[in-house]
Amino acid sequence: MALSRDESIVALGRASATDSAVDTVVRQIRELIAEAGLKVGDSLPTERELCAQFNASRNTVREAMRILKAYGLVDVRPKIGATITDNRMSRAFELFSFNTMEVSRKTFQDVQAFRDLLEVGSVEQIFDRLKDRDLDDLHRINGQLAENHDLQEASEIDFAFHVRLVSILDNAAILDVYKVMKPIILRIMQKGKTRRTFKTETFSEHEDVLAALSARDRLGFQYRLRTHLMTGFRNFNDEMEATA
Amino acid sequence: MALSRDESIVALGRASATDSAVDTVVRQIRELIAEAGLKVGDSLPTERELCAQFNASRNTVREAMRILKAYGLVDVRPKIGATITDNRMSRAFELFSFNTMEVSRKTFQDVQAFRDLLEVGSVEQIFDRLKDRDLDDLHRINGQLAENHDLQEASEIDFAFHVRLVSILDNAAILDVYKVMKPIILRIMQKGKTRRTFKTETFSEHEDVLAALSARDRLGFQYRLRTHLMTGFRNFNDEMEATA
DNA sequence: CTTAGGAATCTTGGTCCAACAAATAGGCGG
DNA sequence: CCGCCTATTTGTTGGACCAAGATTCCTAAG
Repeated sequence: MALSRDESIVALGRASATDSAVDTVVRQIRELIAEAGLKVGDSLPTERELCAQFNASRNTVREAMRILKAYGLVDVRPKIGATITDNRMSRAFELFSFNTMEVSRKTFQDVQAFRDLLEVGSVEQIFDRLKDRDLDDLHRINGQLAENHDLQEASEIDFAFHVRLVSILDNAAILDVYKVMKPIILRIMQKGKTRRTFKTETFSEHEDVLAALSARDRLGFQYRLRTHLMTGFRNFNDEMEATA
Repeated sequence: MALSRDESIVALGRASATDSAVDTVVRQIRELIAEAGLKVGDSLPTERELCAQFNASRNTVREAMRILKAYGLVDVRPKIGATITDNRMSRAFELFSFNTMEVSRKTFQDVQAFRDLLEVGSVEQIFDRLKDRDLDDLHRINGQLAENHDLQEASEIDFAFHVRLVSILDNAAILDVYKVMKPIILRIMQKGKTRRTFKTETFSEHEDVLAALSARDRLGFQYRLRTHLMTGFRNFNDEMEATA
């Protein structure tokens, strides 16, 4: 299988032999931001100044700015110029809003396996760090699930429950990754479910997980959480086949 | 403070009164993909054909393509043209590799804990999927570690070894995350080590892990891999304190 | 006659330039 | 204080050239 070209070079900001002029300018602008210590809200030089500074044509600079805009790092407005922003998280979510291309089934499977690894696999660390406050929050969030919500709201609460669970790990890297996968996870949660499903099945599955958590029952926690995750994904798979 | 303009219009593909020409072309290309039912691997028309089709200048089309490239939806190669891809997941994770700013000690700890979870925690799935070919590759990669390399090369090989290990899971999402963490992992690997350390200690620790893997010894695998990871991080911590 | 090799040509993305349009910040005058 | 004007800046266009991969076509060997 032929791998697609590694475009992440741009993202990682390292110089490369295969750098195009646009890639170079992207890197130079990022270096400029870093060296000048520019923060969110600060302004970048005008396009023409960047042209002169980096010895590139205006089109090249503009294409570089398009990339930075797409990554949610700058916000360009006519006459105002470019200012530093940080919309990376919302950009990450938007990536999957493209109705253009359906997210592949393999992607869903991978994400679900990832969730299993993160949530079920981290049982030792979760129990090590578990505080009463965590249990209170989780109960409170799950309580909202029993109220009346539409499908979108219910899945958001379901997601919030799992985020809160993962947050027990107190690991920013893991939490960020989990949040980035949110759009995919939401779709997994919604497929094959009704408002009623969330209020009854999902709610009680969560309660079972919390009971095991409260009782410091590691095996029970793992079993119930894994079962819960598999149940959701089974619904998802049924729906995928039905619509296929 | 003024809110930044809502660029997500582009992502959601709805026409808007404030659409720029580039936004319009992005939407048109997306509609083209949807209507023509183009799948991953299919080719898009050439830039010049898109110009004629959408009645836009070439620069405008190019800026639109830059956006689609940044979103990981198309892959453009000179003389070949643009082909449909779907690297949205890895793009989403890459968004957060823009953290060139100084990495805090907490970040290193989090990443190391993440690695432990990914590599040690996935033992069941690894053993389920393990093929002879995986072991061959791992031995070959580790063999390179025994050769003479400078610190940078050695850490790259060390990283390649762990990537190959994780790749056994056949999970693109996990692999993407692991690759995004590469810069940080490399720094963890390099701290407190010498060229000699890689050739001797790291090499033999890897060999121990592979021996357990070959013997299908799950507990031994977990123990040795975890020990290996902790050893590396202990070096890292010592160095951090020494330089602090 | 067939065909493999290579040379000439065509195509295509990458870059640059110049010009104009549109929008607005900031100054000027009332 | 308010409204108009202008200079500046981004947005867009069309055209040009380049480098290199793809294609075509010719040639020469078999």
